[in-house]
Amino acid sequence: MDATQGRFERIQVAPAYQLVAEAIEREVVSGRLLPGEPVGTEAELVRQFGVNRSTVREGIRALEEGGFIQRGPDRRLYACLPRYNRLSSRMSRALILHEVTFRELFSVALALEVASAEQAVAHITDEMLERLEENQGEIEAAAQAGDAARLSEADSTFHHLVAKASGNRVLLLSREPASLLFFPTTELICRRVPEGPPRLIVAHRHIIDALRARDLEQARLWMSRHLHDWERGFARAGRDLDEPVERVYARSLPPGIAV
Amino acid sequence: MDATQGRFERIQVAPAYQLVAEAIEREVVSGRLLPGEPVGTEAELVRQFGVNRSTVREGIRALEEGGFIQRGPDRRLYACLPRYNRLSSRMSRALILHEVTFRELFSVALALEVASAEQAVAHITDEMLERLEENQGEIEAAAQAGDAARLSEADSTFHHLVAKASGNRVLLLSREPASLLFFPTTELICRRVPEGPPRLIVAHRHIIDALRARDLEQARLWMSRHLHDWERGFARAGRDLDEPVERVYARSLPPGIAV
DNA sequence: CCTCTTGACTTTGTCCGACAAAGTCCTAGC
DNA sequence: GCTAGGACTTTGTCGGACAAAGTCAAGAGG
Repeated sequence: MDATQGRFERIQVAPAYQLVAEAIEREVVSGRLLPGEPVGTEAELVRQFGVNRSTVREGIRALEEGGFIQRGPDRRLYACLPRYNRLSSRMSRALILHEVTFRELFSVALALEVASAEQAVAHITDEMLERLEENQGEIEAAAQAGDAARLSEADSTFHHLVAKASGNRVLLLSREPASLLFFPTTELICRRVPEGPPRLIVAHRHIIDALRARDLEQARLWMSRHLHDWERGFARAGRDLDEPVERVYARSLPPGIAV
Repeated sequence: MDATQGRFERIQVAPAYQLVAEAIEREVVSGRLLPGEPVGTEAELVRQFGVNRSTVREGIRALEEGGFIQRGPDRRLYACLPRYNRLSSRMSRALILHEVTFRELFSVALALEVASAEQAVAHITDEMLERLEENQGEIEAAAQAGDAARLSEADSTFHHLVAKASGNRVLLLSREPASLLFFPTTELICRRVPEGPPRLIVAHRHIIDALRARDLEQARLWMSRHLHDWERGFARAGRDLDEPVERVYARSLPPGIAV
């Protein structure tokens, strides 16, 4: 089947649906289509691209999955920037599939949470401090009520807020995949280990105070302690750090895309 | 339009193409469909799901984009696990779109590369040491030849290898998005800063030696120095840490999916 | 006997037309 | 003025159709 000689490059014709997807993606990426702006109806796209509606729809599916466009409540298509959490949840799922262990999660969480705390010291604003205080209130209330799920949720939020306070979006993104799998275990620990919640509250308190005082050393120290508390609690809850993150998580992941 | 009372949940009917995609995704995720196995032809899927081919195709597009299935060279569909680098490249692109700065990248790279070195000390194998030595040879050859592109490429590989040597897949994954944007700048630096390559070679040498000697302190120290060398080199190359990662990168990213 | 061509068959990419369900918008009646 | 319809739009789905490209096996020619 080879030509007599390899004189010519193989001619590549990308499928039309891919060209459609790429064209729209370019509009979004280049900023000509701003997030929130309507992309247009399928009929319009059919007219503009001069292809069949089926073809347009296939392109739309790919873009949708890629997070470049979204359906509004009215089912219409709107441009949007690929959301972090969407990508993060995919990453988390990949981690589950590869059966990573809690030890692996822990090591990374430790490195990234401490880095978050360090950078938050330098960049935190009064508004973020305020939100951390609110969060602390929520956590104390949840602990008081003995609501482990709510406490765990708020704990996740706490760490997200600290990362956000760092002003480093790369950090915020990088920590997300591991965090999505790591922090939900707080619920489990708080259920089984009575001294979990009070220790958590104390640690958060110290972290917030350190951030307010711009005390790098304390922030680093208490975030590290807080994570090591988790490690101890995880063991006391009868779990093994070397056990793989179960598939069960796959179902209860974030409220992103179904499955 | 509201019902008289909010007694019932709104009934949600997911579109058929989504159900198709989810069903196939479940097969892959659950391991019933192993990576590399054929998913079946569109006609077969039409029969199995009892929906129209257009519907199946829309579902396929989404899965394809999600990385759960892939077209073989024969255009047929084969299952596959979402590859890290595919997700990573999407993440990297998201970072570009959000116009993160090199300073943000640097902070995260510092934290994660040092963590990689630390954990590699505990887990490195002779085989990985061997591969690092090979890589070192490649880098020295590239430097000798004055080939900045090749050198930069090999430098990326070096850091990837160290992360791999850590035995921590979460770490390997978490560092990828930032790395994809961060390390290519090495080329730029090496072009402009003559003392760049020799310093890089010395640092890598010390890191490899520290890993071989299982010397945690030295590994940490030299990885940190190496990264700070980058920082200095970046400035000496006339670039500003606070400038956003340009869109230009979006084109020359990894050889993943075309933008 | 082996190689090469050819032609039937399969599969994908694309198109056309159609229709029901659900959302939107305008209008007429109270 | 507000509400209930009704017309129109848009999406989701279906059925069928055909060209291009790949696969495979049988037959022609050495």
